[in-house]
Amino acid sequence: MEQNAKQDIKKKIPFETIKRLSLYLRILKHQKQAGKENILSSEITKYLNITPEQFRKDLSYFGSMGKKGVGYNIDLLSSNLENILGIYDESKIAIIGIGKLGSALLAYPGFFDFRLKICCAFDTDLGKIGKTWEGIKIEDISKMTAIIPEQNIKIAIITVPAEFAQEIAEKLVSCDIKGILNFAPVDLNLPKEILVRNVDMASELMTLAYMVQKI
Amino acid sequence: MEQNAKQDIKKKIPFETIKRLSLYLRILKHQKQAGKENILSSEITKYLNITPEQFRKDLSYFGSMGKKGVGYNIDLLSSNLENILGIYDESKIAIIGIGKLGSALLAYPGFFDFRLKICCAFDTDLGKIGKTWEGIKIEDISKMTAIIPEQNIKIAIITVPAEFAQEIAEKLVSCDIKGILNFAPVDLNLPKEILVRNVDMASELMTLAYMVQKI
DNA sequence: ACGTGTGAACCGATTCACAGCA
DNA sequence: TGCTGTGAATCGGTTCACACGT
Repeated sequence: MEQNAKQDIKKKIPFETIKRLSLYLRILKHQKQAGKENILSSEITKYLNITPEQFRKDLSYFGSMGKKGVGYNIDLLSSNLENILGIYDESKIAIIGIGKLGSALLAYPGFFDFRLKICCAFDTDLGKIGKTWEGIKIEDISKMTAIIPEQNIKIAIITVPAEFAQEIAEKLVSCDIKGILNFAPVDLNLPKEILVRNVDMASELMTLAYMVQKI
Repeated sequence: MEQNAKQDIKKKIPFETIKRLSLYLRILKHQKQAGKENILSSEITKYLNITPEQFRKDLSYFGSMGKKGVGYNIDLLSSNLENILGIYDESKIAIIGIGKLGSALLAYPGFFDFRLKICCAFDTDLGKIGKTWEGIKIEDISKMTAIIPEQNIKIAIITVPAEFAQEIAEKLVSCDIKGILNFAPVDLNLPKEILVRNVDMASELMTLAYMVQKI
C-alpha cells in the first residue's frame, strides 16, 4: 500500500482533469521538440480551449510544478505528468472487431505518444483470422478468454457491430478487463467497477447538427 | 423567425441533454422494430447508464410527452424527438482526409439512423482523388472552397494528420462550415461561434489507463 | 395507485480573485 | 512586478422529493 506523496493527496481529482493532463503532455512534447525549454500557463493554453487558471488548477491537485513569476520547465513538468499518468509502463490493449474502424485504430499513430500499445486483435471472420495487420496477428474471438488473461491485458477497445457489443463486453469482463473504450453505438450494461468510455460518432454528429441548425 | 412553441421555451437546454436525445431516439427505433408500442422511463433507461429521472427531466425541457401513470407512446415520442433534433431534413456532411480513419467513417453505417449523410470527401493524395469510395467521389482539397458552399454544407469531419488540422479547419470556416467533428489530436483555434467537438482516441484511452491503474 | 413532470437541493467542475514567492 | 497556486464564488448539470393527472 506504499505510494508516493503525490498519489496520497486526498483531494478528489476531477475526471476532466485527468483527460486534460494527457493533452498537456502531448503539447509539452511538441514544444520540447520545437526546442522550447520553458513555458507559461498562458502559452500552453493557447493550444487548448481552456484558461490558464484551469491549467494551473489541474496541476495543483498533484502539487506545485512551476516557479512563481517564471513559468514551467518543460522537462520537469513532462516527467511529472508522465509519472502521474503512469506512462513509464507501456499499457497493453486488446481490440475486438477488425472491421474498417478496427483496422484504422490498429494503424492509428497517435497511441505512441502515451505508450499505449494495441498488442492483440480478435475477430470472427475466418478470412481475417491468422493474418497479420500492422504487425498484430488477428486471433479468433474464441481465444480471447485465454490470451487476454495470459498477457495480463486490462484495457480493451470494442469495434464490433452494435448487436454483439454487450456479449463481447461481458466476455471481456470475465477476462478481467477493467476498462473499455466502446465504439459500438449502444450503452454497455456492466458491473459498475468496470470503466467504460463511449465514443459514439453518430450521436456526436447529430448533436452538432442540432446545434448548428438552432444557431 | 416563426418557431413552434416548444422551440420557444426559454429555459436553457443542457448540452448533455441534446446528446442524450439522440440516444433515446436510437433506442426507441430499436424497440419499435421489436414490436413495442409503449415504454416507461424506467425501461428505456435500462439501456443507458442514467436514471429514469434524468430521462424525464431531459424531455421536460421540450414539454410533456408521456402520460402520467402510464408511460410513453413510442411513435409519438420518436416523432417528437425527431422534430426536436431536426431529423426531418437530411444533414449533409463533408469529410476531409480519406486515410484509414476517414474511409472507415465513409463506410460507417451508424449515421443512417439520424439521416446524417456524408456527401463529399476531400484528400490531397493524387492516388485517391477522382476515385469513388462508398459511392462518394473523392475530390482534391483545392476544390473544397467551391464545393462546400455550393452544396450548402454546414458540418464537416476532420480526419487529416494533426499538423494539417488547423489549416484545414480555417479553410472550412471560410467555406461557412458551422460545426466540426475533429478527429485530429490537436485543439482547433477557431472563432468561438464555430462549434467543435473533439474525438481524441488516444487521450480517451490514456484516461482509461490512468483510472484502471489507480483502482 | 402508478408513473410522469418539475422545482429545490445538491454536487462536481470551472472561474474568480487574490495570496505567495521568485 | 509577474506568474504561479489555491480557497471562495459561481455555474451547469444531476439527483431528490413530491405534486399532478389518469
